[in-house]
Amino acid sequence: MIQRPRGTRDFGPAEMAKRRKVEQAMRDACARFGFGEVVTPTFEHSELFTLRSGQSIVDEMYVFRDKGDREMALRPEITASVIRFYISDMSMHPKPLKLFYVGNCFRYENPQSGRYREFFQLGAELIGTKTPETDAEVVALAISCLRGAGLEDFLVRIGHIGILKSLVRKEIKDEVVAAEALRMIDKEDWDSLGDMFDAKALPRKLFDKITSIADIKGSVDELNNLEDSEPTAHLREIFDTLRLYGIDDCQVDLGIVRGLDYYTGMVFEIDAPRLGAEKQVLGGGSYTLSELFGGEPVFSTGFAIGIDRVLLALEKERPIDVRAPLDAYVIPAKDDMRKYAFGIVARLRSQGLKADVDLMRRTLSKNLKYAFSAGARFAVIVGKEEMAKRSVTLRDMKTGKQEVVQADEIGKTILRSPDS
RNA sequence: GCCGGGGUGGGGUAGUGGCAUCCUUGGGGACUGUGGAUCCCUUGACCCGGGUUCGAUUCCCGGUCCCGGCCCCA
Repeated sequence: MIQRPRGTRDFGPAEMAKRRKVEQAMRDACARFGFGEVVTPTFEHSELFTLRSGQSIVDEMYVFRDKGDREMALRPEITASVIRFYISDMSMHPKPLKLFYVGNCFRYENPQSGRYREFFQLGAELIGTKTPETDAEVVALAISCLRGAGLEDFLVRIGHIGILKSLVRKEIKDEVVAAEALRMIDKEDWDSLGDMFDAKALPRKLFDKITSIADIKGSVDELNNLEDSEPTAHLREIFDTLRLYGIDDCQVDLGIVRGLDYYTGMVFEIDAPRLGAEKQVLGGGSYTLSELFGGEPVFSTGFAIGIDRVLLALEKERPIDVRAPLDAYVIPAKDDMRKYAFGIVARLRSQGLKADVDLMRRTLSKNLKYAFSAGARFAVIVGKEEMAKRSVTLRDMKTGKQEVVQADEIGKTILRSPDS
């Protein structure tokens, strides 16, 4: 037997009902914020991703040569594709440009809880502006997606890369050393940074300042411990705008430094504390396209949500309930009622109900059992006596209550019942 | 890449160096139209490869996959 590849999953109908429900809630949030959906290819020239994220990521990508000897990669993320799409076809669109996407991504990693080799992301990019209210808008959308999905327990942390970046560039004149220092900060490798400070005889005071800034976490008032600068003012404005949106439980976290050569300003992460080691469900920030592909600077802010982790976090809070897979299951009581049953099920379907009918010529008893296990809300029993009066017996599978209704009224009766 | 714990029918399990247990699910039948029952029949499993052995599902080694963690996380 051929096994499913490591780190991939099959999703059955019950699971997909939950996934689609959650995904749809997040799409709705994007639409409410005026974002339009885009779809980009599942594979791209691998260069697209190495340009954005560096050569080192090749190890963790699914890279292959196609029959034309082009080096391709299954997308490890979708932002790069959206940027490519924007530059090639949408750069003349009115700004701001609001785009979102949903899709599968691939990374060659070791699977564990909330980490798969094929996983699903929903993300949004707001292109063409860099105001604090732009960043706030994106954070607000991120929160709306999670709230819309039903998630309650999560923590939003917002930082600003410019604070550490400008400090290092200002205080360390040697550009090579400064870049090296930033790389270590990016990895949060404080030991190596300290060693380098010793080796290069850089001031200990600066090292302490860097680590203390990276340590700033908590309410927005923590910013008062820093000297005012453009980045701190920007951060404050983001928090102010979020408050106007009714969002006041975000934290400042200047320790968010990952992706330093990519992000340029505000960065943010959202964790679901109930998850284990892999508790980050969302990450994002602002960046400039020009630094990736050259050309005119275009400012953007975006984020990506790990849909799989949102699902996991949701189910740790409470079961995800979905609509019954079937509204009605039509059962002929006897064989000579079968033909009549098809007319009934066809009418129910044309009324937009999820309706099914016995295809296995089973007995009434076995059909009732099937209707129950198939999750039907109602059994529509078609019998001789009812048929004579152009009616059916409608059985509520939850309560067991039955009533005789006119054939024309079945759909209406079901739609009137609770849970419709 | 590394570490730990696991793989017995579709799901859940028992167990053993020699016939693989039970429950559930699936399919069929009986039962004159409510039996979502009951009874009967039936499909279906020891992850893969090598070793030890007369004989391995069981013991040993390797692999693979799953679960969790480290590293990493664009």
